[in-house]
Amino acid sequence: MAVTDDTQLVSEWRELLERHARTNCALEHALKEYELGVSEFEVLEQLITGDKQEARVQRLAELVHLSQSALSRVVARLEADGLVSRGMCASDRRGVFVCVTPEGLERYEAAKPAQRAVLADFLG
Amino acid sequence: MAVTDDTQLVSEWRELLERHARTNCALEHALKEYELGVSEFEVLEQLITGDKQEARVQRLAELVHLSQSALSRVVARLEADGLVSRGMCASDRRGVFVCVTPEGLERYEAAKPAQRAVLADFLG
DNA sequence: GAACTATACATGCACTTGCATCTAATGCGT
DNA sequence: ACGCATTAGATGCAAGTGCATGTATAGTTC
Repeated sequence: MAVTDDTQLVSEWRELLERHARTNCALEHALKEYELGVSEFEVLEQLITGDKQEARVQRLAELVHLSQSALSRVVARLEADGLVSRGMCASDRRGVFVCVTPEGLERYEAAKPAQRAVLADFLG
Repeated sequence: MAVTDDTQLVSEWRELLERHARTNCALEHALKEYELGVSEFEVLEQLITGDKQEARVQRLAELVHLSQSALSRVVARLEADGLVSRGMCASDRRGVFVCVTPEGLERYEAAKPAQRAVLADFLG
């Protein structure tokens, strides 16, 4: 029946919203201790757990669900903080390779336990 | 084992992020047709499906997972659009009752099918 | 190889959000 | 009744985001 499906969908969506909001908010506060935003952490994680510890801006944008412009700025902030470096791509000089620096790896590893603790608290 | 739990948690979180991002983005675009933002729609829905078609600002803030200040501005936008009205609360003159207007109800009902369609597409 | 289209990333701008704070009203203790 | 902490909501401000656009490079067609 249509009505039942409707309320079912809505409550599923609300639950998703609630889990997202609570977890995201808690992550924000937890990561603030390490001077990292949620997006910054996600980008570092994608870079570090990726195959080559480097990636193109556009690829990162897809992975962390941000627009290309937003990701460009996240990378700019991370670079200003010395956590990643931007290098040009030899094969395609329009492209930019984003690489984690040792400081970036260090900061990520420092923050990771707190991030995981929040996930453990709010999920599962 | 710690490692297994960790990757389990992380993939659960990523899945939640992906579902949220995709659905939210689709909702934004769908609701734009009706000149409504996602937050505006949620506030209208909470007001309309609530018991009394009116609510205090703070209560709405909890319901839609926004800060009190953000919700105050959502209500201001809705009021400027003629979709809700703000009335003072007789028993506690600090409080504000937010009420849906006929236009608000109309706009909500107009947008609802599109919103539900997005939910059906991206959830369940 | 010159002109045109498409792609990768950066940036100006508008908008939404949260935090800190402000104002007004309430309640509590004396 | 008076002061003082508390609460409801509004607002200044800084930060992050998306859209539209800009700039540079790549590829494509003739």
